[in-house]
Amino acid sequence: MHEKERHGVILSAVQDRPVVTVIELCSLTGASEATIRRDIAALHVAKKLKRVRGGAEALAPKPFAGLSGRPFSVNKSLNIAQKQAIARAAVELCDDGDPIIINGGTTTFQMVHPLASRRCQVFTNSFPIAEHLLKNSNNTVLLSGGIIYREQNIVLSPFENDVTGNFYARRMFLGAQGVGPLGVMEADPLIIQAEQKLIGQADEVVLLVDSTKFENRSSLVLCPLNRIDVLITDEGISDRSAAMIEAADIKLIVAGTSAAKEEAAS
Amino acid sequence: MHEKERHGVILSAVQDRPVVTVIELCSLTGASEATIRRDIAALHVAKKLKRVRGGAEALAPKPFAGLSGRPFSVNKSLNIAQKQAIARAAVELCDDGDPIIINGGTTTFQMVHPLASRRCQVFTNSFPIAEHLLKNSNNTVLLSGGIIYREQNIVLSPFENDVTGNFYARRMFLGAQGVGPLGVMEADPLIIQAEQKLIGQADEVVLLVDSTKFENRSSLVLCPLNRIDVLITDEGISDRSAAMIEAADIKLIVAGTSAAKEEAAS
DNA sequence: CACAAACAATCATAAACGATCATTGATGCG
DNA sequence: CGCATCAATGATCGTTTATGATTGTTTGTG
Repeated sequence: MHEKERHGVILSAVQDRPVVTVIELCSLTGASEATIRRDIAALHVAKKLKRVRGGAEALAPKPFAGLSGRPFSVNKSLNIAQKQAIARAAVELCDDGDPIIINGGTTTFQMVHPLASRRCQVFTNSFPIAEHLLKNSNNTVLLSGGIIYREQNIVLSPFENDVTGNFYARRMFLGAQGVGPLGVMEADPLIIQAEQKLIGQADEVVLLVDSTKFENRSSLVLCPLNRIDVLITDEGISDRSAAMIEAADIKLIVAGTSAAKEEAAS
Repeated sequence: MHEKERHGVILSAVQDRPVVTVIELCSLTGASEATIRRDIAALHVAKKLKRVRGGAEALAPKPFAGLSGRPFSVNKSLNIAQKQAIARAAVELCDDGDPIIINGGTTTFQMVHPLASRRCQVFTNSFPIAEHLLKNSNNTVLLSGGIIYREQNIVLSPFENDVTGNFYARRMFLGAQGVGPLGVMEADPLIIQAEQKLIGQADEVVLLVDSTKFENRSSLVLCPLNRIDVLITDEGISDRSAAMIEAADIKLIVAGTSAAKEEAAS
């Protein structure tokens, strides 16, 4: 990844959160701490952000937590590095120009940062994702129409005839509440409804879940495992879970945070 | 491949992506690194692109521009007091619970402030309006689906079957570039397209224009005057324009700014 | 004060670069 | 036709630059 791209990713991440640590930016960019520090220093003298101990913060912190604040903030502190590594691996599947669908969620939201240096056609039902990509990237952004649900931060149409059916993508990315032998599970019926509108609009369905999700259970099943083509998780996945994924004929990608690149080569 | 062709390819690639590496351009053109470097150097002195280590980048890459800022900031400083008075008068037409449609625009955007204390169902095609209402009010917000156009800050679907047809409101509010005997005029074809999708989805069409708009002319006519039910403007409206509005059987509301009265006197 | 995290400084490595030279192909001239 | 010339390109080599690892220092924190 080149300097300019990293700078884009860093600025994107800084916009997202009041303060971003050097470690987080490492897992987001794949670069070393030294490089990230140098980048932050450069962006600091360029007055693009403020350098603080531990990382960087936005120049003009948003006064209102408002939209992107609440439902995310609780979840965000947990497993941030893993989620970002997973999100980066997901974006690496995409080429410039690809049409992709990103379903709303905290893990999928992290894709916006590596996407900052891309030029894809992104269809999403997530207002925060659309907002962030608009403000911090040059991707083409398409948004589904309908009511904006504040809790879930998604846009959902109660009608059949929305634009969703007109967009067909190469890949669809989605998160989940849990993954088990029964399939992909979610906690909220609204999210199920939103996801089911989008599944089927892409050649390949890519599931983004950190390894803790293999222990979760939920009452609502979104779809069986065989509906998933690719699953991206972190290094914490157990052998048993990995075997389950392989058995379902799903391509498994384990996203390493940074140091484990040689492992992946073997 | 000749020099000119390569230059075309390089410029095209640079436009498409924030940064293009020398290696990428090699595989793109079939030329060697040395040649590509020479090309980049030539295009650099010709001010066609910017040379950076590793490759080249666009000359004026839109610096990560905020969304709600750009197209508005130029317009916002003008006639702010009038626009706010007009917007306030428009919101006063609405009761809590009313379903209303707000078309994107600088004047209609001002409606978000008085709407902050309301509880309406707001359908809009304007991303900034939706964003602001979500963050600063408790209104129900519905957004049309489609591509988000950055320049106009509107969401527009190229398809017939979007959710717009499913929403029927009591009033629709829209601004305009100009108003004359021929009808309501706009400057941008995209805006025309967006507005025409919405007109007809409401019992009453309310036009918000400050008094200077009666002098403006534009090449694109949105609709004839008799399509408008209510027109809200400021005290600067001339008697002749007022007569024209009355003649078209439009209810005319003149929004007075208590503070702006002295300004007008000066 | 002790400890850990974050940082700055340094150095080795690999990539990118600039300059130079060789090759190719086209053109012009004897 | 043969030869010289020139422009454009590709290749090579030494130099510069960016990056990542290592080490020691600083800065918070309990």
